Amino acid sequence: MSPDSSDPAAGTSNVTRSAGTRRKPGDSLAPEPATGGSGTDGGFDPHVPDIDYGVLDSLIGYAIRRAQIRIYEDFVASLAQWQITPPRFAALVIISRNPKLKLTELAHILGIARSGAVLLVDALQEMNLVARRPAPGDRRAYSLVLTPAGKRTLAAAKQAVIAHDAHVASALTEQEQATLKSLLARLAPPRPA
Amino acid sequence: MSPDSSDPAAGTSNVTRSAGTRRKPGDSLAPEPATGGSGTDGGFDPHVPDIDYGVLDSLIGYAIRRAQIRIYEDFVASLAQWQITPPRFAALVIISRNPKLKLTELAHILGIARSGAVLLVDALQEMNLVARRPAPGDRRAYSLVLTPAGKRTLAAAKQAVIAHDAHVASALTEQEQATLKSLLARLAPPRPA
DNA sequence: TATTGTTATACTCTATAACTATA
DNA sequence: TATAGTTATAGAGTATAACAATA
Repeated sequence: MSPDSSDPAAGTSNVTRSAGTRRKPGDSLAPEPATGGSGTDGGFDPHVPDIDYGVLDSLIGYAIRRAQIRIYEDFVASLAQWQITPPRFAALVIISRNPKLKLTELAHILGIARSGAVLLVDALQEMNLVARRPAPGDRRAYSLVLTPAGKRTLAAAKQAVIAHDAHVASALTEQEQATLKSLLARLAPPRPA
Repeated sequence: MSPDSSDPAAGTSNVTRSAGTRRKPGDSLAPEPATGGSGTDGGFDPHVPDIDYGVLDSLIGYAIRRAQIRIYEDFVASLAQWQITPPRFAALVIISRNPKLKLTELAHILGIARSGAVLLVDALQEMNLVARRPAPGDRRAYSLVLTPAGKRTLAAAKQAVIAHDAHVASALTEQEQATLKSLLARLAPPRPA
């Protein structure tokens, strides 16, 4: 599930794994600031001049995809100082609002595999934002909680996210924003399977 | 760039690389149909009962993310028979509508690195949908074109995508769909940098 | 026997850096 | 010197499968 991924933040947060810090093939040479510079520079520009986008321009799915890409970029930029990505932010919020949450439940809520939740929580724990407490009544499980630092960071990040969201929607009136959310919520009804 | 990725389609399209078809650690044992089954089964359910989503529920960015996830799932399911993912579909459309397109231009349009465009075109070429023609006037470059099979497949896939998009937006009236696209287009104005 | 958390492994996607052949 | 395409490599994210401890 969770086709989210949406992670250009890749090279942004090296917190999770320390992996191999090897170098490149030639290495020990000039950094070379990337010649062409296609999609590496500023931000994703959804519309290149003189290009015919065909059906893409008439698809709601494509419009949402483009919006999501730009919003994601802005989000990551806004929270870069804390190394908090969208999934990490979502995890922090969910943990803070739902006491005694277990790892498996978190995975279910976020729509990821349990193994993925382990890595996510590992990262947040290494950042000293989350802690695993023994779950009362079940010695297999943990209760996830925010550390004091986690609470402080979440409070600050939350303000940044709210500001980010306001920026993203700044071209819309209050009512338009409400309309947008309402329309989005009515999209993609679950498949009959 | 291109935080898109959005690829739950991971295990869906093995077309790109034939990689190693190895097995698992223990292997040679019962398949075990995944015990818990968090996000592996049906579709991503954005709202788990009895869970407090806090600020997430008030963010436009989160609403878009959720919509995008569900739409992505439906898209992949709709085009699974051709093994065409969103980026592949976008590439086919762009190539078909813009003659003599070069690989670097495609990369720029899609917002990915040139190296990524190479792999993408490699995959489409292996699927016999796209071909590299010598670019007139520049022996370094190629002109990307659709093969006859590519044209046929794109025509069919396009119908499927249009149907998919209609399904996704089926709960909205024509006017609501227009409103939605209009509002989305006004989101996330480029950053001052 | 089922479930919780964990680990090992594999795979996809994407990025950076360097190389080649042209320009 | 710069550009088009390519390749090698690294890294993030996610998934599946298996395991130990506990239920």
